[in-house]
Amino acid sequence: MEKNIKILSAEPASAKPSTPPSRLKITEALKVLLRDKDFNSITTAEISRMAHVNEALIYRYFIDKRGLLHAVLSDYLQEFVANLTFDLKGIHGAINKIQKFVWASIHYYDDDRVFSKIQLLEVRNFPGYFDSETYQMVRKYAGLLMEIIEEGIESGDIRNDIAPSSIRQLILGAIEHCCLPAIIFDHKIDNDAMADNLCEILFHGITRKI
Amino acid sequence: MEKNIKILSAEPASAKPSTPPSRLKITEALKVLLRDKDFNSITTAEISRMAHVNEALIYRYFIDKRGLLHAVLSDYLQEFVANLTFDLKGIHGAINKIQKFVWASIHYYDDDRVFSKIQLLEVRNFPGYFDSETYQMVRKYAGLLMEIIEEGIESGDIRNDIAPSSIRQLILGAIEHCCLPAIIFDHKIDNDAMADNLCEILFHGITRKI
DNA sequence: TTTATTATGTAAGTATATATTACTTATACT
DNA sequence: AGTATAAGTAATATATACTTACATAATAAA
Repeated sequence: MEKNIKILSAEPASAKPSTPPSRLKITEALKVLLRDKDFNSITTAEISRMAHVNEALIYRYFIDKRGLLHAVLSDYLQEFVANLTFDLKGIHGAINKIQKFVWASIHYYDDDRVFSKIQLLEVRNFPGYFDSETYQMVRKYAGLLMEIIEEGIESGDIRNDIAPSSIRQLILGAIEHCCLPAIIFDHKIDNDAMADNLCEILFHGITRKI
Repeated sequence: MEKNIKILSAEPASAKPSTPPSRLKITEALKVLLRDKDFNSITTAEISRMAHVNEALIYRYFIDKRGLLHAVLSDYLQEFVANLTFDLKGIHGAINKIQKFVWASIHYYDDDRVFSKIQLLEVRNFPGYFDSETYQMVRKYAGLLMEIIEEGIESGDIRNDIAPSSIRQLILGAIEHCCLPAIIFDHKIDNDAMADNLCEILFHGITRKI
């Protein structure tokens, strides 16, 4: 009993000496392999070989192969949400914030294709994912957007006759689906153009006025 | 040689006696199993048991387990695209057509959850999918929408200062992402409300006018 | 220094799944 | 009847995720 308490208190949240080096080697190895192959085609043997680590170590640090994938995604999301939260600071008005939110999201998907592949292609087919800690990070990301929308409705910048959740889902879906072809067929994204196009439709609609 | 001709000509497109009964049993069995389990968790043994068919028959009629999944999805898409094409007939104006397109898409996702699960969750993690015949059906579906958008730009109903492909991607992504929670967490969709919300944003934007 | 603990390393093995093979039986056509 | 094709099957090959049981090295506590 006392042992457990000791272990926990021995890891201050500030410094992070807790992460074992082999654990890191494993996550990095999976990232490298995911650049060229899909998750299902990557074997645990391959991961351990690439990480210069014994195969059984994967199961010491992660529940299973999928748990490892979730852990990798979780790291990405943690960083993404932290950056995005910071980037939104100091921006005034819901419209400007949404513009930034859209641009930054596209930027992140464009910037790290391993992240985008995991997030958009690899995790959703696994039912357990939506009960996972990792998925809670996605909810946090979506929550950021929701707050902005509600702020916009409050201030009168955004119409109050549409459910905020509909607006949120439309934005998130639009971002993902706009990035998807580039991720699947592996070509570059014109970040500015895509964000502008998307926001223009979002803010003013597709119908021609007058 | 003559034999092949005979075989082909012996299958008039009207009647469809060509499909071997066991092949149909297999696809139906997979559909049933997909109601409760994800594709990865379903074994070929399970499929054959459910279909009352020998396991090896799966590999006679389909390339592999994934090929079977693609075949099932292909059937769904064939029907969906055919229905949608018909449903759009007689509707005047791009705006009305888009409204119908959105409503019908949501309806189809809501109506058959096996279809939606395959389409939105199960196939995208497999790289080969995007080279498959089945994916060409998806492109056909997206093509229908693209035609409407171009018609709308032509007629002046839709703004001509945004790339049509951006509009298409936004619409498709919005539809999918709005349906996704209901599919994942298995609850009903309010088809009318969702379509109206989505189209309202799409046509007029989220900013408050005046 | 001794002891305990934790991190790491490894070999061998299990269980389960996909897919193949080689072969048999039924059906349909000429 | 005879032939070709479709349908059916058992046995097996092969690969892979995951487990077990144990060994070693480093570190920290006593």
